[in-house]
Amino acid sequence: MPELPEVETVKEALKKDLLNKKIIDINIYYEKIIDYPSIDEFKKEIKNQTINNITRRGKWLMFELDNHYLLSHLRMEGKYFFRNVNDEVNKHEHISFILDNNQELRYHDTRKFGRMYLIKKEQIETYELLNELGLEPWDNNLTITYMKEKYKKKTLPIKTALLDQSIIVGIGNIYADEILFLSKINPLKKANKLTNKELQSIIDNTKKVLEKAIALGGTTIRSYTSREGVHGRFQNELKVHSKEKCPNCNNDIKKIKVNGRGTYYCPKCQKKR
DNA sequence: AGTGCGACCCGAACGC
DNA sequence: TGCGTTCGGGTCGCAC
Repeated sequence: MPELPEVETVKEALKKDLLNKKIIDINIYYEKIIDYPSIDEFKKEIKNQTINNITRRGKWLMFELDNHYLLSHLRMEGKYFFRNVNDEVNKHEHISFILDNNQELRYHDTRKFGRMYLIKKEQIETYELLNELGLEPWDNNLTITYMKEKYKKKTLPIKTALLDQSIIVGIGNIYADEILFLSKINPLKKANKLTNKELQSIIDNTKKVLEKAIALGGTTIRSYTSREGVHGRFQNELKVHSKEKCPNCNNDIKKIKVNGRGTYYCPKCQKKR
């Protein structure tokens, strides 16, 4: 999916048009997007609720309704578009929220990986999907001590550990490469072998990379745009992901697979030890 | 308990 | 132009 900066960008864009709009009806064209509750309950419950606020937790979008939270995870390619009622439904538009202003909020997802949940407000505090999430990158509890504790039994590559949403939320495949490049850490180094200095560097660079990406509206690679017509500008800032030459030493960037994910790094600047 | 890998989907990019 | 293959900004479930 879009990573944290993209979700943040989408959230802010949606807030401009969606706050205080009421969902008067819903059309569901591909049912698997709705993971909980049943389709019938989802349809029945969401009707006539107003969108009071939109927030983000990790890569989750949270629409605060009257009685529920609508949780939406965009996974790889989920997007939201506004359309007029009666506009033709695109083949990749799977859910349509009909609003009280003659507009529809359409959920578009080419690969159909995204998921939605409608959770009662009184249950949101204990909802496991959210409770299993780790710290936001800017949480004051994100310290070397915290990282050491979480990584102490992890023998997997640091690149893989950075993608673990139960430790730090919001980092995806691209920003993980960028964070490791700035921290001068080899993506294959085992998470439990990192020094205090390296852990601090990861913490600092995580904030730095994500903050800058948010400021620039995220990254656009291939098909992803945060909203129709909104293209992130962070792709101009990428140092290593999808690059061929290292901006520090001009060495060739190496592309490998780590846990099945395309991973870019500079063998010279990011030595294993 | 921690790790590795296939599955879920589809279209774009690539190789021939 | 056409056809087959590979790949991907994410996460879950299963086997070991």
